Formats: sequence, C-alpha cells, structure tokens
Amino acid sequence: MKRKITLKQIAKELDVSISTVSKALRNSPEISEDTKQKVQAFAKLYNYKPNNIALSLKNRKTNTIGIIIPEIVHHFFSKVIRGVELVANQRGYNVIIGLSNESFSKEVINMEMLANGSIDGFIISLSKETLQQQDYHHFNEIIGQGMPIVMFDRIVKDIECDKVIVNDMEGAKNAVEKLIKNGCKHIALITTKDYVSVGRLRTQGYLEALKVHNLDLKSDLILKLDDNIDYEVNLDALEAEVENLFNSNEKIDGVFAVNELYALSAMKIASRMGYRIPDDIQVIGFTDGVLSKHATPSLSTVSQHAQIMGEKAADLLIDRLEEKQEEDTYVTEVIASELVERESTK
Amino acid sequence: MKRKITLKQIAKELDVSISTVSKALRNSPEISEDTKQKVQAFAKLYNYKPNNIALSLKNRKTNTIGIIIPEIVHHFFSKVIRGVELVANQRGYNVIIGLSNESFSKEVINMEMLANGSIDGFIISLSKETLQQQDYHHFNEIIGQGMPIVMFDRIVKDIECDKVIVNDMEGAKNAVEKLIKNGCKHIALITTKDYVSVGRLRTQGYLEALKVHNLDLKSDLILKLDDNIDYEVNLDALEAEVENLFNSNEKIDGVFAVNELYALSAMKIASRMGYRIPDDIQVIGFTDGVLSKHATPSLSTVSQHAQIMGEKAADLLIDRLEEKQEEDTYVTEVIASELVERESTK
DNA sequence: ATATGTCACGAAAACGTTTTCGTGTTAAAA
DNA sequence: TTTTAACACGAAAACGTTTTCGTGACATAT
Repeated sequence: MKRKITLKQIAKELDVSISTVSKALRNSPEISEDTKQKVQAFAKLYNYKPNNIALSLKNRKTNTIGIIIPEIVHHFFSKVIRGVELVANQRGYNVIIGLSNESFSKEVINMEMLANGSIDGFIISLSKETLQQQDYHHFNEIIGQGMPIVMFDRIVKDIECDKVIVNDMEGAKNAVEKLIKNGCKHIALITTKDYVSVGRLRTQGYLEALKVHNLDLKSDLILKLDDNIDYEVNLDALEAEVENLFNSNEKIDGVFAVNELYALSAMKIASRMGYRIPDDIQVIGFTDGVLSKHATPSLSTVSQHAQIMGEKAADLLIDRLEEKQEEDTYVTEVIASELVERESTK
Repeated sequence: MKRKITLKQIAKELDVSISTVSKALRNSPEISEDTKQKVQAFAKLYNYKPNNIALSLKNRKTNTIGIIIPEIVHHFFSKVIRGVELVANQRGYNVIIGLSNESFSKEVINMEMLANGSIDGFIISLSKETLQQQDYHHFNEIIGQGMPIVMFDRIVKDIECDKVIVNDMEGAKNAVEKLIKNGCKHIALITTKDYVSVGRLRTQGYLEALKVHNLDLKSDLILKLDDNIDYEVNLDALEAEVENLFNSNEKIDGVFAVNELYALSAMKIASRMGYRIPDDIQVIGFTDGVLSKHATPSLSTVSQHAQIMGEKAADLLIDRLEEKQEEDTYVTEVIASELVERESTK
C-alpha cells in the first residue's frame, strides 16, 4: 500500500536537498563520493525509479507513440503492431493504441484525446469512412501543432508526412502475370469499390497485367464488392456473389482476389461447383493472413510483410522525433511485396 | 510549428492570472460572466485543450491502463485487446500495450517500464516462461505499491488480484461429452504439457468426461505436445506427431484438441489418411480463432468469448481504480465457454 | 461612521523531476 | 595574511495544471 518513493522523501530521510539527491543518482561530479554512495544505496534499497509522468512534463517528451488502426482483430494490423512495438521497445518508447473501428468520428476523437500531450507522434492507417469522406482536417491540425505522423498502408497522398506502403500495384500485377504464365486465359478479379486506395491500386495492377499480355478485358470477369458489408459475418452473401461470377463466365481459369477472404471464397465455391484447384482454376490472394497457409488447398498469396511495415513506420517516426530526419522533407517508403506460392497455383 | 497553447499564454494575452483562466474555463462561479466569456472565446479560438501529462501529474492519475500479453498476432489475444479498448475508451481511459513475447524477462521489463507512473493499472496474461519458472515477484511488487492488476486466461491462483478466466475444464468436458453423445467410443486428446494452466484444465475436462461415461482411458489416445516448439512455423513436425497418434490407435473415432491448430492438423491428417470427417472421425477444437470457421470442413470449437473477457477485465480494473470495488476482496470472474457446432461433428 | 458581507480576482502551493546559478567552506597560491 | 580556486551543496525555476486561501473594492446593514 506504500506509494512509490520520491526524491523529496529520500531527501528528507537523508537530510539533504532534493537537488543533491537528483544529482547523486545521476552520478553528477558535483556531489562527493560519500554522499553519492549514501544516496544511491538508499535509493536502491527502496527501489527508487523516477516518475515517468514528471519526466514527461519536464522534458516535454513522453517517449510514447500512438498507433491508430481501423481494427485489431485482423492478421495484417496485428502484425503491424507487433513490428511497431518491437522497434519502439528497442528504442525506449511505449506504444498506445487507438481503434477507429473504421469510423471517422472515432478516429478523430481518438487522435484528439492522444494529441493533448499523451504521445510524441502518430502511426496511423486510415479508416474506410475517412477515406470515403475525404475529410483530413484532423491530420493537418495535428501536424500543424508540430506533432509528426507516419501513415501506413491506407494513406492519402495530399498529406505532408512520412508514409509506408506496399507496392500494391506491382504486387498485383506480378500475381496476375504469374497466372498468365501458368496458362490462364480468363482471369477473374474480385475486388472492392474504388475508394479504398489499396483496392484501387491492386485493381490497376490487374488491368495492367492484362494489357501487357494482350488479354481481353471483359466486364464479366470483374466482381466489385461493397466492403462496407462485413462479409466475415455475412459469408453467405459473399459466396452468392462469387457463385454469380463463376456462373456468368464459364471460361474462368484463374482468379485474383484483393484479399484473403475473397480468395478463399473463390476456392470454396469453385470446388463446390466441381472445378479442381489448381488444375481447372488457379487462385491468388493478397494478404498476410493466416487462412492462406492452412486452407486446403493452401492459397498462394501476395505477402505484404506487415511486420516490416510496422518496424519501418516506427523507425521513421522515432527518427523524426529525434531529429535524425531533415525537417520538411518527407519520405515514402515502399515495402516490396512477395508472391508466396502454395497449392492453389501450378 | 506553433506549440499547443497553455493557460499561461492565455493569461498573459488577456492580462489576467492563470488561476482566473483555469477557473473561467471550468465555469467556476467565482469568475464574472464577462471574464468567463472573454476567456472561453479566446480559448476556443486557439483550440485550447488541457495538457494530459500535467493533469496526470497533478491528479496522480493517468487514466491509462497497461495490457501485457504474450503475443499479439493471435486471434484470441487481439480480441481480448479489442474488448479492453472498447470499455476503456467508453470509460475515458487509454490503453498502452506491452508484448512479452512469451519471455519472462520481457514481461518483467515491460511491466517495470510502465509501473513508474505511466499507467494506473495492469491487465495481463502470463507468458509461458513465467508460468514455467513460477517466478511471480514482479506481480507482488507492483501490487505492493498499490497498483491493481487484473489477470486473464493464463493466471496463477496464488496472486491476490482480480481474475477473468473461461471455464476451461467444463468447456472441455462438454465438448468431449458431445463427442460421446454423438457415438464416439475412442476419443483422442491432443494437448500441451501441463505447465500451461489452461492446457492442464482442458486435459482434466477430457479425463472427467471419460470417467463420467465409463470410457477407458488409454495412454495411446493422448498426445502431449511441447508447445515451446512453434508449430506454426514448424507445421511438418506437428503433423508427424498427429500422424503417429492415428497410427498407434486405429480405432480413434473422435478427437478433442486444446487449440485450433492441433484440431486443424488432426482434420488434415485424418483426411489424408482416408478418414471422412465427420463420418469416420469427429473433431472439436478449443479456441476463438478464425481458422475454424473457414476450414473445410469447418471445425466445431469451444469458443472462449475473448472479447467479453477483455471487456470484463477492463471493467474490473476500472471499477477498482475508481474504488467501486471493496478493498482486499478480489473476484474471479468465470466466462462461460460455448460449444459452436460446425461441420466437423455430426 | 463602523461593521459585515459579497464579489472578482490573484498568489501560491502542489504533483515529481532536472538544471542553472548562487554561496559558504576549505585548501592552495600570492 | 590575503586572494583565488575548487569543492559540495542548496535554492529556485521550470514543465502545465488545479485548488485553497487571502484580499481589495464596493455595497449594504447597523
């Protein structure tokens, strides 16, 4: 029940001044060896540790970074957090999390709550709602106050800050080219509506690949899903859409999906309809998920290296906090994606 | 680049004292309407918000809780965090995370780092190493300093604090009884070594169910795995063990596994060996994972209600911080598990 | 005219640090 | 003996708040 001991108490107990105690503990040459020993021994005995809050106030530095993400029960985001925590810890920082739950207002409230002195900087991936509404005033305000932000994955170009992204377009293109090289002629795309930046970029990669290899772009090969619907709880709806896709074009022999769930559904429906994977239809997803590895057949995917993204974001932020980074020049770090080949491709 | 504005600056600008500004903003009756309006207008214009760190220091209260978990890339733990964050946010608290990575020393260091004033209390699930070494001095020290701790899932009985657990034994027993009711006579158990408390309890539940229904307990039905090996990266080793199990007893017609991965491997190996699921072999896992739902066939599991555990833990902690909870009497909240039936059982 | 009371505000302490600067004591140099 | 320098320490400010208490100005009651 005894509170943590403070400098003041040590000073009183040893009958010296607070400043002397402080200096003795930091081994200042101003203090005599005798006094140092006495103070240090006493401090050790009572397990003295400086109060972080007092230090933060004094130094105007919390050594804490805030990470705002749309969702935490998600393999990609939790891996990013792991990366952030790893680097932050190594470099002496704590990590405080805020979940926007894909909501604009929760994102704003969360950030405002943390911006009032609780943290030194933000790492953030935007909520869908924010991307839809294109209202970015909260970022500009916070940056205007001198607090650095690093955006990752779901970013927006116009904002002046460091960014960490994966080469979505190229990754998608490579994946589709892999399908083409493996002999697919009629490659379907399962994607999201365009406002989510990563979905749009992956779609572009798909189109690019078709173009380069002179394949026809047919509208009945493309399925654009409204990802405001949570297909994780509404799996039947998703599967119905996918079944529609296969029915409307019987020649489909390859599928590229912009996330894991879509890809998995494609495999499931295809199997159910009697196609063999990968013999009749090959499938590639885009993700860092856990499903791909354990699905039967296991799913080939484009890995985003989520943990590395997190590590990089943390390094960028801390570099800037410690001014190892020039003012006013912002970098965009591109993490190379990687095609992980498993059983769903030949 | 302009820093956030402070009371002092407002006071100077409006030529009143700091105390007057503070009181005006908090609508104190001590201050005249005129002055209040002037101050409030000015504060609004410059978007004044009190500095959290200064408040924390003054109030000796950070309104932040720390959560220490072994691993974040894990469906169960991320769901718990979601629950914690949800409640914490609603009740005006922030959440700071620390990952022990299943290591004793990282757990200790992380907690010590946060205990020096950064947070008001802990929510924690113990690392495997801590459970193995049975060294709990850091908890007792922190509790001794008057900082409350709430343990969840991986707990240890001897420590005086609030706890949130799932009824592991009963959940396991129900699952096995379900298999028995479905006609299984030779039910295998895939579990971990005994030092992880939850593994031990689930094993007990299995034994209990067999006993109640007068089924023989044969040692060749039980596979105890060393979960220091990370089978997630070492999948082949796991599958070899499971294959061994099936080979050593050909009558196996049911499997109960203490986690998702073990259960999935059982299904996979069983299928590969020509058994049909659920016709020849029925399988039940224990988890809140994402694999169960999307596996083919989908896996029946005992759900732990991870998010509810997180919510409950946060409520317990905050109640205690706000002294709605009596001193010195600690509660252990048991969340009821639930058997989710899917395709892997009849 | 004196006593009493209300009003509106400011000074200062407190939370726990670090750091700058000032100062009394002692020893060495002139 | 006087001056100078090194030594060892303390006082106080600062970080940004909130809150207790004191006080001067004025109005009202005696």
